[in-house]
Amino acid sequence: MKLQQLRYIWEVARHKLNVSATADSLFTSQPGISKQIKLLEDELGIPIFARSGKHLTAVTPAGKKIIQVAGEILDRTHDIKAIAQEYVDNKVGSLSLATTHTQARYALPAVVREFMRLYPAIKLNMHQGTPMQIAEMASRGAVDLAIATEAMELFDNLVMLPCYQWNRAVLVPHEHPLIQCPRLSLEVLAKYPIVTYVFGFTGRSELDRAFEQRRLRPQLALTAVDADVIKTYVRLGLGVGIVARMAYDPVADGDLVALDASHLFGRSITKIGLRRDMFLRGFLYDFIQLFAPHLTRDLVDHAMALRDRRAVESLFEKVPLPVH
Amino acid sequence: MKLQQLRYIWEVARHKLNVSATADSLFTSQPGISKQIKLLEDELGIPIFARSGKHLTAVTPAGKKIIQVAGEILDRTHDIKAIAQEYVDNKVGSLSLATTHTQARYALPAVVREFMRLYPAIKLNMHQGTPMQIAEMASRGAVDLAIATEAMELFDNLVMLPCYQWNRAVLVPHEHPLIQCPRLSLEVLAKYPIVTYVFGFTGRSELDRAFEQRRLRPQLALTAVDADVIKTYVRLGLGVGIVARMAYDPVADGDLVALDASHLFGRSITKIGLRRDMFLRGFLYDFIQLFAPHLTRDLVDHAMALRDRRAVESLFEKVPLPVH
DNA sequence: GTTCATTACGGATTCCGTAAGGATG
DNA sequence: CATCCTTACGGAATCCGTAATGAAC
Repeated sequence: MKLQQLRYIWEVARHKLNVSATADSLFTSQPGISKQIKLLEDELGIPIFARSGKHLTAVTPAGKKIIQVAGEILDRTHDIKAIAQEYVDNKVGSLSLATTHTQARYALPAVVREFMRLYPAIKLNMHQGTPMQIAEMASRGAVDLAIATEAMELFDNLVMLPCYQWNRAVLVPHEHPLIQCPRLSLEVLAKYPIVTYVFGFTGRSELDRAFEQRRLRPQLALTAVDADVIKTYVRLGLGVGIVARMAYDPVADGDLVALDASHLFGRSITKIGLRRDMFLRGFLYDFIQLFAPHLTRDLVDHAMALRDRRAVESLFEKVPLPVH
Repeated sequence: MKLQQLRYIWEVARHKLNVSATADSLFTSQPGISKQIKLLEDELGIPIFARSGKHLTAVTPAGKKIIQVAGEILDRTHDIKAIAQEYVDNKVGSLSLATTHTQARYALPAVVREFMRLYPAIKLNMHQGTPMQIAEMASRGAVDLAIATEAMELFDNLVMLPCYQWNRAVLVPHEHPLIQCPRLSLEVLAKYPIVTYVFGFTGRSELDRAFEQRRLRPQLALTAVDADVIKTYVRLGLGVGIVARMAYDPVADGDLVALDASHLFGRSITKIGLRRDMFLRGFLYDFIQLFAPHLTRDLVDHAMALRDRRAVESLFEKVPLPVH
């Protein structure tokens, strides 16, 4: 049994049983992978993949379990490399993170600036994607950490650290009638066409829930992935924008008026997702604490040591979260 | 990074940094190990072992962490092999266990007989040793499971499953004055020389605790590792024997009288120790349940999934244990 | 007919054992 | 001086890539 063989079966499973595609992504030859997989199967005495003729068609039951364990082994080899790097020089290395537009555009710039000042020799790799993609990347180990408000709970091997809570602002042009409205309500809001995030992004589920509870069906004039697009169409008069409050910049968005909407919607919580049991290099703790000051090294370690999600949640029940 | 390299550093650490001895135990050449370790160190960029001249003198701090993770990786490779074997044929394979004299002699024979009947094709490997050795073997993965009453709690990576509780019997020859004693007490017992287990064996700590609480210092005429030796010297009149009740056989030991002592000493609990997260083959569940009927597959799985020892203990608080 | 995995084969690399070298205690 | 690790080196095994083969959709 060799680590490469484990990596191969893991990657082939990830690539939907397409060995050729796997070979491309690993920059090696397709027969090489086939060979190694077969060698592993011979050594173990069982097929890991089911074949029909010369196509891989399924993962055998044994294969499922083996691939899962293989994934854990590969995670640990990453840990070994991280541990080594940490001791070679804890000021160099790389930090890769995946996040959404909202975080990258509004929440992270200040953190990244400060982090780069503290650790000029750490290479930062940021990846933008959908919450689903982001969580998957962290789960798979393609990035060190994920930052998002949604979808993180879908991956069992991610530990979620709550970072801050936030609510929404309603954006309208200056001359809009809503500005005269004495107290904003969902009922009033629902009379106007809405411009907001697409489903699955930036706390959109919280928004749907609020309207649903009042049996309101607002008309969605446009849904977008990011606040910049939303603001653009609010300016065009397409509808009333509902965005994360942090997405409103009083200076740059001076032509728009932001009305607080925190009494209308439940708060959303942005979280950091970390692969359970991963080794955290020193600067990663620092990055996390820059982003969420209450997440001290001790608290993070404590959360990572807990096995199930509910235990982590109850750990954070008593911890006050910053509001953005 | 290769699995062999991880195995080498792990084994060298286990062999007190003696590469030659490690090579012998792995049936390979000493320069081969040295070479691979050096290659790994070069790849990682840090020394794992500290050297003075040409001797390995210590494990570096980074090395400590790396070796620990390497151990976890090697455990998982065993899991993969076990998973494969289970699917090849869940009736063949091997079950290795380590246990003490008391268990092997009195508690296990019936279980082993029944297990061999159920699984004639499973090779049983039993190892006898001190509780400390036993626990260490399970912790290291040298055996699948450990059965003992003591020392198991010293290894963090062992999950302890309580199997049964038991107490002690006082053994005396037929003509002994204690037989006339209306109600046995520690004070009376302490007047006679005692023959019992050596420290660290078969619930000896529970025995010491009981005497200690009453401020009694009984004279220990002989301490032995097993009940057979104890009984031999009780027969010779060296002193009064205190053994696990199950060690008294009314037929074979008809020349001795067993006085119940369960009101004198706290009960001891014999446990099965399993490496946390290890893959359990089907027959292992069956073996466990033969030994301790309340340990169903579900209950074992549940206990193995828990992270810390206290959680496991509280899981079993409500479970009634058989009394032997 | 295209996609895709297996088999065959040759070159390069890696691995492993023996033998010699040098440091430690 | 006995023990022990490192270096050097040669043979064996392994790995990897190209090319050819054959099955599946």
